[in-house]
Amino acid sequence: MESDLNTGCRKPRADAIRNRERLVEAATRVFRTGRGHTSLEAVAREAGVGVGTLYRHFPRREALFEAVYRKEVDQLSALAEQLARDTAPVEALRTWLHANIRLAATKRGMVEALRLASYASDLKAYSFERLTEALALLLGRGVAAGQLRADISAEDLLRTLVGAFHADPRGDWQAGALRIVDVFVDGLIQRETSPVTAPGTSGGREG
Amino acid sequence: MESDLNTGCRKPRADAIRNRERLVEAATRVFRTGRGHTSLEAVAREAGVGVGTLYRHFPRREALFEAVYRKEVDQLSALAEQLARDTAPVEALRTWLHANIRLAATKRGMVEALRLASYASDLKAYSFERLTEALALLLGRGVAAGQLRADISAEDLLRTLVGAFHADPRGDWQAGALRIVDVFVDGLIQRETSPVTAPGTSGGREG
DNA sequence: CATATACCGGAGGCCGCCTCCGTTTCGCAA
DNA sequence: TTGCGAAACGGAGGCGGCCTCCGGTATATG
Repeated sequence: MESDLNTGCRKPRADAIRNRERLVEAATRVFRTGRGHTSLEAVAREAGVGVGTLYRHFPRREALFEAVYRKEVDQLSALAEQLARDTAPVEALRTWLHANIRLAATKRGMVEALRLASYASDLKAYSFERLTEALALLLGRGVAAGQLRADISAEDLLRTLVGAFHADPRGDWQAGALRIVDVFVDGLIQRETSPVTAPGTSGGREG
Repeated sequence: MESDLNTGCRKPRADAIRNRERLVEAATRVFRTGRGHTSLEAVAREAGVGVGTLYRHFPRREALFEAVYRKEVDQLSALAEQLARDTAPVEALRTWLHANIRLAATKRGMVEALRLASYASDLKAYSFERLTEALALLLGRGVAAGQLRADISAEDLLRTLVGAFHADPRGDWQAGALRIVDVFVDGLIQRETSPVTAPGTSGGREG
């Protein structure tokens, strides 16, 4: 399901490990940066290896997608733990959500570049679980500190954000998403005058 | 914004009109039928014209997408009016929603085949307005006849359906969507013993 | 150090995209 | 009806990306 390497008993060669790492890094860079359509050969070039190497490590294009995506998700997960240790609750949450937007940008780039429209939703389960976990950690901290309202679940928040990311795939997309995240975080902050029991006509539900 | 033809004063040539029509029809067929990746040359072949003709009529791939999409939306709009005249309210609504699923399938096929992931949402405004109009017509008829519940707006219903269409892009997708539509229509039907305030556990909603 | 073997990397076949231009068809006017 | 010029046709061909295949290379192990 991943790449080769470790097919037998022998210790994998050093250059194989190195090249695989380089490819994943290059792909992340290219797909986060590159506008529109980018070729796999561009990824190989960016990594400084031949295309044959790319295709041996990632026989199907999905494999490359998967590797990059998993790495980003894992990094996000680790970032949450680090922020939970080192940063004040609200600021930690805001920072982590901002980092999330980068993941969305990478994913969007890859889906476009690799023409994976149909495959894209496959890894949702994996990432959604892990990211919910991470978000719950940060959210719970703020709630425990009395700084965030308690009636928002991590799952709902994440789902809403994903929806926001799917908004308008052009122009100032990331800036807009960042603004929305900030509005969300501000709204989450527990204030003294809290009109929690406001009836249904609350949020602005514009088309 | 569309194709050429009618660039000046002279009447457009018959074969130009004919070929354009053929291309749109062929594209609709190919993208509704074809699994996965399909080439524009396949569309030209299916239409029985050369690729040059295709590219003259639709200089950008978006133009072809737009033509097919507009035609389908217009047909749906006309279908609603016809159903409103000729068919009983509930059945009319059900039939029209089923036809809607075909539109979604076509759109999905084109997005995949033409790699239009980013462009796809551009025509949403146009289609959403017209389809909302059409749906409101059918919905209003059922409400006026006392056969459908009145507290569901066409806009909300359409949005929900669009969401359902975005569900799982594999396998028995259309069959599942059709089932969901039927559940919706059944739920909309005004019954004598109307447990309107009953909580969510109503119909058999198997996965 | 020698060797088996896992790995590298690019040449090349294939295919789809899109353009360009010689050929054909058609609308219009006489 | 006929002739003409513009408009449209359509496919050959250049370009570039996808993916494979195999001769050459580097390295883990005895």
